[in-house]
Amino acid sequence: MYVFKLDDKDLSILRLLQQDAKITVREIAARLHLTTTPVHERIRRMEEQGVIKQYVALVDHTKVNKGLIVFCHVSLKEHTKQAGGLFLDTINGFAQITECYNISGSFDFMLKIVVADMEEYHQFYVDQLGETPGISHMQSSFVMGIMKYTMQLV
Amino acid sequence: MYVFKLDDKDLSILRLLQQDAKITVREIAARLHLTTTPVHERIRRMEEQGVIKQYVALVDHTKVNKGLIVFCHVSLKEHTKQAGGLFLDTINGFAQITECYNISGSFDFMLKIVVADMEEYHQFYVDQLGETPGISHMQSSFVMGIMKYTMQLV
DNA sequence: ACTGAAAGACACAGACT
DNA sequence: AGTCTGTGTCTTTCAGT
Repeated sequence: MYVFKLDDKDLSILRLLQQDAKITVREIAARLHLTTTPVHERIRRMEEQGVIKQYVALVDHTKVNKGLIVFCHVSLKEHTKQAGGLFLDTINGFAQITECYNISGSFDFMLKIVVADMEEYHQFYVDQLGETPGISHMQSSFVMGIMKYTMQLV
Repeated sequence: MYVFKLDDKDLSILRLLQQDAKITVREIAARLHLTTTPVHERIRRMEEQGVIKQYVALVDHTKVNKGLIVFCHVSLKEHTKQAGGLFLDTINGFAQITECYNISGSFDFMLKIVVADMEEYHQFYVDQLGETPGISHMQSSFVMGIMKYTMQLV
């Protein structure tokens, strides 16, 4: 593991890019009282080091017929590498599962699942998720409202 | 509520932008066997309709000294509008809380909390979150691994 | 590490089919 | 709804401080 030395200017650039990936290098430079070259070089370095992982467009789930978000806690029967690996391979094949975390507590994993509606979730739950080998028990929490959602880590 | 008619071309554009917001309009056009103008126009429309909410840079939390992610389930004492509003106002002021969902089940809210380490989480838990008015009980789940994470909804 | 200038690529708008 | 063409702006590189 490598230590990344991010100074105040790097952090300022990150803050701006986390809010709006389309901001121009010129604009960032202007706000930091710099020219484009150092800003460009700092961004390039952070991309290369993996500090900036990806640039993405965030889509409104309600406007692409994905109105229902469900958090599903999952416990496995066995906790061997093999059982876990098999579970994760299956998970990765499901486009409805957008996030999967290995968590502490009485469950092993927490999944974020994005579907059109309750009917689609039921289908998915019974036919796909429920058929996944190795699952001991599951518990679904339905999202009734998103009160805060930001990608801003720094 | 308005119905958004997204055709296959719109969805193809969305798929590309969700993977890489920096892709050029020219590149998208080439892949869809179109010229830049219709692609540009479709993107503009989806931005205006709010289908595309935002363009953001995704930052690696481990590389900006935010190594610990915690999901915290929260129950409130009262379920009045006022108590909820007060809670959410407080939540919004905490930069460590990046996501907050109103959920079904035995808890009222689920929070995603991003901090440097367990020490910072403990401080935050005791001094900030624990002092938030109206909370009945809380339960923290620590993230031990991120097995899947994508912004790809369509 | 930064500035300033300059080339090439790009977004974006207009006239047209 | 799309193509083609042009203009201004942007990214990106390079010589210089």
